Amino acid sequence: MTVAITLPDGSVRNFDSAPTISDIAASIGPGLAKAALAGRVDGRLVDTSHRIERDAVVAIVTERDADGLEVLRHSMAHLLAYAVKELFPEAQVTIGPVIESGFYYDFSYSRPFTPEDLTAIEKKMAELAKHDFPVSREVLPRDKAIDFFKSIGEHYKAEIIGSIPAGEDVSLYREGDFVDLCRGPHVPSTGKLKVFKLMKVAGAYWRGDSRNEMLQRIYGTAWAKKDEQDAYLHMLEEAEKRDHRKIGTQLDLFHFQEEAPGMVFWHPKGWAIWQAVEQYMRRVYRDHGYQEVRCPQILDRSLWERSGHWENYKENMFTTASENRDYAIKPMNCPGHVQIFNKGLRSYRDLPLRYGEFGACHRNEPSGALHGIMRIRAFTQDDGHIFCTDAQIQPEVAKFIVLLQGVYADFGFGEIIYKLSTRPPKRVGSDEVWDRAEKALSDALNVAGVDWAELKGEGAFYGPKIEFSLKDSIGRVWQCGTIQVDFSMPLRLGSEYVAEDNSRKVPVMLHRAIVGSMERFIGILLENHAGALPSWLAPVQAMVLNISEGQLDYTRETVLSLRKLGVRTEADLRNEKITYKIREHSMQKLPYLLVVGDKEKAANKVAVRSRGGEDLGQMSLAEFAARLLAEAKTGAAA
RNA sequence: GCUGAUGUAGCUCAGUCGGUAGAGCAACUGAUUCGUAAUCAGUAGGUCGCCAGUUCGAUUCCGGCCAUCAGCACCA
Repeated sequence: MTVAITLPDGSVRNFDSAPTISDIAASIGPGLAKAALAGRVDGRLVDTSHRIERDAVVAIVTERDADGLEVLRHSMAHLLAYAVKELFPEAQVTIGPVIESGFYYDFSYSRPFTPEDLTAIEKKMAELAKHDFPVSREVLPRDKAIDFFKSIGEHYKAEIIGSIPAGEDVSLYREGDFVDLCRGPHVPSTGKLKVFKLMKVAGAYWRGDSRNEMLQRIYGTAWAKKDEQDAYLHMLEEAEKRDHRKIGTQLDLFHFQEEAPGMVFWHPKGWAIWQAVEQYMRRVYRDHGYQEVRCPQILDRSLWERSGHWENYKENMFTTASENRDYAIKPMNCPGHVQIFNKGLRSYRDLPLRYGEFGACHRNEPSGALHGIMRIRAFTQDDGHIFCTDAQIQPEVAKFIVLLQGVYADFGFGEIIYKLSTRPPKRVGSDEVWDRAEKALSDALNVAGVDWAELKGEGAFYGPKIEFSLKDSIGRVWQCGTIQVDFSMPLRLGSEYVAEDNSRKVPVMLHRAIVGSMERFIGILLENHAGALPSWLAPVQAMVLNISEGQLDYTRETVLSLRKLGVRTEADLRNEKITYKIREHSMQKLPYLLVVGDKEKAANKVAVRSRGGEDLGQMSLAEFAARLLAEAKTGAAA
């Protein structure tokens, strides 16, 4: 028997008997044999010990391969579990997957692991890796595997295998004294596991359900090369400096205090950023067919009962009462907008009818969910609702996606993450209605030609939604924009319009937001720009600095003139050296510093220094204002 | 909400094995009048997160609570 192996470069090697991945690697060269972590057979990832019985296309996977790194990290998780079992034999293993930049493993143990434990575990891992234990694969029938794990006291593992269909075989991996259930593949021996670092311990619920026991999760990072890990750790350090909470304090933008958890105190400069964003978004409303409205902050509880929010979210709603009436502080704006739609008889000719609001909402978020200005209890949405017909859904959604992309580009965001969330278990409306809504959204995403993922069961109770997410400085993903199809609320709240045939019909409602929460969006904005906002968003666009007392009056006049030209500007008249002022305002990340000395005073100009430290020379005030205007964004005008 | 950690001056942090606290920067005052990332000197600033307990005495030890941070769960 001959087995023909086709390699990635197209060459074919013939073997007299079925070769393993290791055999193939060795036949190519000893260097590759040593570097081999796994193999890819007809596209399927396998161990180096995997034997190939028939002709196939084979690639040797090394640490240079993205799959190789994944195998490495997965084996790291096993090494971690091995070390924990050595040090804490009573601990039970559960699951240990690969994640971006590393791996984690969840353990059940009588107490939480401490930072000292972590150090000891890391040391033990290095020790076990050094032993270079071979990693071997065994296959057992499902029921035998269950019995085996029960016999060694690993009840969580037994439970996991129990959810695999009966009659199937499962694979186990053994290294030294440690055996774990795993699909694999894994590195051939623990000696390959060299570059790793345990990062943190945290609690995590068994099977991701808060009703279950809380396990102890250990996170680690792992890399093919030491310098890659160093670069990653350095990147993390740098990213932490861009944390919006730090920038908020450093640039005096906002603060929090204990009396108002999850609620922001906006300082003058932070509010100036807010205003820049809001004014921009107001132009977006105006230029894209939205009418801006404003609704009450609290509404009678009965309205929330009719809309369905009370039933679904009453635990997370703030309430208040007066004269024997119960109210809820609005957690969202849609029921208000429906009331405006309902006032008066609407015709099909009025549709699509678009309302927009900068709506302040309050939600009693769980304390553990709060995070800077990204996740708070009092926030403002750029909330819009489009009342339309069935036929108008798709064009409206498609138009919205284009508009959102334009807005995000104006704010400097390149990478948008698109997700479609479909029907949840707890919902209102018939399946037929959900089918239509989900199709409308997925079709619109396909028309937009973007990559998108489906989140099954993650939709709102009244309809499916597209989520548009952005990443913060350390790569955490935050939902910002959204568009949702709602066939339910207009019906529940009694909306209707007169159709062409003079019959009464219920409109479809699209809920949509571009920035989502103003607070979250500003937080992401700050992190993405590391606090150095583009001039059109900067709270202070230019600081005028006098060199000495001789220019005090000229400096004051300059500020007043620039303000008349629409420039957000301040003066620093302190009796300090110009170098001192420049250093200070550079650290405040101002886009422009305008230096005025005797020369500028005589010429009636300012000396312009840009944020990068570049000297742009002298300019008249009008020239400088024109420069700023050219840098402004006008609102994704189509 | 859950697990763990943290909370000291406006900011960043040190410190007290129980005897009511300190630095740098910022602020304020004075001197200096200076050309593109830190001029010098002085002054002032803190219920050591909050509430109880132990103690002659608590910022420090114990308990409870609040807030923040990391992760989980949640996110209309």
